[in-house]
Amino acid sequence: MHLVSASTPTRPVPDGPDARARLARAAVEAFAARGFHGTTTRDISTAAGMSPAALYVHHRSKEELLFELSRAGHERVLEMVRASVAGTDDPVQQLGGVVEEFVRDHAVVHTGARVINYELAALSDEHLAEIVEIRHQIDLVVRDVIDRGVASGAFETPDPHMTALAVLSLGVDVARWFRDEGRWSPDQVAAHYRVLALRMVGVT
Amino acid sequence: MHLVSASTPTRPVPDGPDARARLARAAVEAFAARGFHGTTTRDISTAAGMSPAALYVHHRSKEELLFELSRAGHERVLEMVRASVAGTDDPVQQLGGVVEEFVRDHAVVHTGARVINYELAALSDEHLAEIVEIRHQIDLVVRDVIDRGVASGAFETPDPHMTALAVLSLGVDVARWFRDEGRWSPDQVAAHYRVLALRMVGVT
DNA sequence: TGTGCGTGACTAAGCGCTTGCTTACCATGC
DNA sequence: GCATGGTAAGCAAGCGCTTAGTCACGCACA
Repeated sequence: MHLVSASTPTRPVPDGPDARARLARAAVEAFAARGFHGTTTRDISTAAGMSPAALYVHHRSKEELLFELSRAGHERVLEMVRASVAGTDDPVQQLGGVVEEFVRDHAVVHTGARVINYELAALSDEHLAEIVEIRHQIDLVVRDVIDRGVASGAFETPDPHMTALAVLSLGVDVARWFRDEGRWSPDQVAAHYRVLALRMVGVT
Repeated sequence: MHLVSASTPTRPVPDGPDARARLARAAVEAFAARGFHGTTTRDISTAAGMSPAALYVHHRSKEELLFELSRAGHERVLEMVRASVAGTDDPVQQLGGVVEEFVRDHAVVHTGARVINYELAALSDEHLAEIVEIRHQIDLVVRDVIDRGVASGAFETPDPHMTALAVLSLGVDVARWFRDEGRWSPDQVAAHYRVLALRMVGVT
């Protein structure tokens, strides 16, 4: 991570302009390791090098902190997915490319992706609705690619909608099982999953 | 669910021989909805129609209750998977069959499957190790089917081990997104996923 | 140039409540 | 007559979050 700046020499460690970023990183690590309810505000603030009360200078509540992490993460993924398909008009290249990027990302930032995908139940109804809408937009991008591939005859699948869901599902679940110390690099997994996804739509 | 028996007429509701089952069902529902740490022992015992202390008549701790649910669920899946591949020697039929059963099961009992797959971090080290071993056995069954399919020439895949992981991953994630009120029945999802899995190993 | 003062980031202390679990006791049936 | 399965009450610890106050800094103005 490149979030730690050199900062001013007059204020060595405790506070500074990167305090929010330190809190965010500490929260992601803790939420991913122990879940939202298994993480205390003291866990987060201590890991960020602050007192418990400092968390409330930057965030209204523990839930709002989770929401902000979740929204930022989802928006980043949505932009990534949209940018990926914008590179070409060929559904085969689009599906292959978006799967490869999506999977690589979920492997590289698997800690953050775990929080984003598996802590949704801890959000308030209003916040959850906002996140669900972004997820729907991500869904639409992949569904559109597969629909156009089927229409052009490049793809063949009995239920394009379910296949789109399955492709995304495959990518999301990478965040659950991927380990940094495992035998495969994010690039290796991404390349393999590109082939798998294309086979799922009948491209051989 | 068929866990509620007619029971004895002398003891209408509160206790009886099915108290353990009532606790188990209440715990699964609660753990799936709010997570292990988001669930209180009072949530569980109240939903089971008992006082908080009654939970400790049947279980040593909240964590042990989760472990027992998790172990029973994992052993059930392992037996199901083993029985499924035992029906034939043809890798194509074996993989298609085991995926279909695995996926249908994860859709039907998605609540229980969610607890089993997403609450592992709440287990103690010793208990987690026991669960990981069962999961490894499940992994081995699918990996063996794919290895034999590749050896016989029926399957083609660049990395059989990663493909086995991906096939199981696809099935596990069904528990995350499946909804009872959704547009697809467990049978429909299972049938579609059978096709997807076979395509992933090059069967067209 | 110096100074008073508002502002933003932070802490020490702690409040009120909830948590997992225990204790002491009670009822029923083999 | 005692194991089994239950309850009421409550304990110690931990929880999210608040309060009151400290401190460094930037800046208008005498």
